[in-house]
Amino acid sequence: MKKAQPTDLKPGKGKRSRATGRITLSDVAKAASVSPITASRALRSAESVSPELAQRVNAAANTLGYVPDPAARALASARSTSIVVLVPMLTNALFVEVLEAIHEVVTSTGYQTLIAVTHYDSQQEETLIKSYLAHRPAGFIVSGFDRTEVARRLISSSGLPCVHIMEVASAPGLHSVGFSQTEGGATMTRHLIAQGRKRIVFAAAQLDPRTMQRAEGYRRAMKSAGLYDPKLEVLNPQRSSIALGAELLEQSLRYNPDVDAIFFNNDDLAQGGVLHAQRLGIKVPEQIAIGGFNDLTGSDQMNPPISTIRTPLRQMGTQAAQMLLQLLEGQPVQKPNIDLSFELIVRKSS
Amino acid sequence: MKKAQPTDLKPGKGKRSRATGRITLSDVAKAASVSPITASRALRSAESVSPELAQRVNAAANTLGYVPDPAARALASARSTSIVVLVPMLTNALFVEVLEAIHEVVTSTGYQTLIAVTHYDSQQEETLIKSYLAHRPAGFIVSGFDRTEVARRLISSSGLPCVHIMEVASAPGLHSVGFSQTEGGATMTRHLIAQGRKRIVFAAAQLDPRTMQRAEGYRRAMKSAGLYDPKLEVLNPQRSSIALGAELLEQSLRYNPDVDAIFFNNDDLAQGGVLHAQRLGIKVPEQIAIGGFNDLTGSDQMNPPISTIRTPLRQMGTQAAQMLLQLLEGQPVQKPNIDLSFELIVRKSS
DNA sequence: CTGAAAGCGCTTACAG
DNA sequence: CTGAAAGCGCTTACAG
Repeated sequence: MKKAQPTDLKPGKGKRSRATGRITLSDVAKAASVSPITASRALRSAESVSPELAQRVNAAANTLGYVPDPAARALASARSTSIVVLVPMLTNALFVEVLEAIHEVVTSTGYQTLIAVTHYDSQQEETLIKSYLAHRPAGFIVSGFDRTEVARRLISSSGLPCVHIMEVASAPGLHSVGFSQTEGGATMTRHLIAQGRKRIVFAAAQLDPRTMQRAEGYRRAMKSAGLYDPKLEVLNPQRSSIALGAELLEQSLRYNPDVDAIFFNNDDLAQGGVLHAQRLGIKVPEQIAIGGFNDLTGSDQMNPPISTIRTPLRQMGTQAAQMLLQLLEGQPVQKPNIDLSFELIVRKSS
Repeated sequence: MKKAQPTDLKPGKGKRSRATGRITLSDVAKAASVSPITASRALRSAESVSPELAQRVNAAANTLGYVPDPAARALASARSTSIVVLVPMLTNALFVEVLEAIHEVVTSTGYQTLIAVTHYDSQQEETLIKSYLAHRPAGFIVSGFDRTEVARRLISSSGLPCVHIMEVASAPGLHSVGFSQTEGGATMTRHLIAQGRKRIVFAAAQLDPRTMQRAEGYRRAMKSAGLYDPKLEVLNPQRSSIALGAELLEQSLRYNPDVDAIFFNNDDLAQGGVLHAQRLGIKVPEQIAIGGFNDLTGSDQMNPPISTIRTPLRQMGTQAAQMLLQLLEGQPVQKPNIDLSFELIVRKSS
């Protein structure tokens, strides 16, 4: 098959003071009888290396069990293989799904994800970007467009590719994969209106930019149906949860005794709402119709199952990661801003 | 306040071919009029550096806005600042909670978490360990003790500190933070028995090692009460979910028409069970008592709220991370194996 | 307690 | 298409 390896490859030869025993690129190069530079090129992607040499190098690397050192690579090239993903929160099932999808494609291509949790705090986000920049990441995936001017500049002046998720835009030079939160909000509202509901409460938590975009969609739909009433907006800055959904239902009833539908801005809230309605003996949808958002786990299992807007969470993660990877490989991105849209799922709660 | 900085600090001086413009340790050293080595030591933790110099160096670093290069540091020291966390799955809320806690303490001390998802697959875990080892991580946090001999050896021969979570043991040299899954399983079973239940089903998904430990606890408790019957074990290898809980309830009824209690091995299953019982018109707990495990979000919001075993998820993450950090700093760990225990939460479902 | 020298393992220009 | 030289930014021994 192949000639015996030169025996002087074994580590420990010579008396280097800090021998690590690691198999290095030079070991591979020697085994393949080429220079380290050629080996480096062959291993990275045969970028102008003769096929024959490339093959010899790869074979040598395999038999030696060579694994490149990310630190050395990062230092020499001023670029690591880690991708920073900025998400607002891990406790929201929403982001876990997106992250999981990103993580899968990123790791399967030899990159790593560095997760940075902003806690919906712009200042914290700024600090995180700054500190992660020191790691010379390969690129960024960030949630939404809402950030400080400084944060924006930190990213752009780094020259690193950056893909936005959760929302879409179409400015030149921008990369994004998402859907229209506003349209999503409007769609659910219109659905409830179409069911003959008139006193439709918009119940929301967190009040982050995307929530407020859905609120905007709600407002438009209500206004154009002549049903808008500011009293119908039940907004709570606490973080979204099933328990808070119950509370929001109570508040909705208190402020609007005539409420006949509630559009919860996230499915965990809607689930809490349905469960609490049951406790209060309120019939869903007969007395109050309920709509949710994101089609999170469990919504289809509630009694009644919850109508919702199914958002392309996993897809968004996958495509954003793929787009970033293309950018990293210098490949052309045919569609830099992808609107994945969403789907209205009508179940028994409305 | 302080003397003007020497003006020759500005980057771009000289004609280095690959000037990065980055502020380096030498810049700091020059500004503080010390050697780079001293600056390095002062910055890392004043390890034998005179207080005066240490302060001068730190001041210089601050005014220059110096941020150490992790890649260079990793290369020179053969150790990075990233901590590999091996978890089975991200879709289980369980691990997200633990991860979040780990992530918080790890990042707040200047380390990073590298999340590796094993998908409950030992082979995949082995591969992941191998590839992450190339990143020269600072240490490991791994879930449970169940892994291949190769995986075990990869970790131990790396010489890197490793803390186990989810379970506890007490072998010498071992580090773990967890609780007894077996005892947890037994405790919930005993509780149901104490309520006068006799035909208690153990309904489980995934069937991973920890699930089977809970099963073991269940068996012991049932046997010592003279109630054990293998037919009462409803085991399903699919992954845990609310939807699967509904299915397991059906199966439990089918195989055991006389069932009077179901101990679901994870709260998402229990939630699905409660919801489905309602659909079937089965009264909980009158006809069937239901118990869960882990006290996940939402269990207290169900109708009826679910009795469960509250496990110290966040605490486990926090303490494991802290222990690993102590190990990394060479500090003594007073208690290398911590049993955090668990708590029986009795609610209306039992 | 402090420093001059060497090296970690790779890649970037620059030549041929 | 291939290689010799230099360098990325830090830290490790080794001296003083």
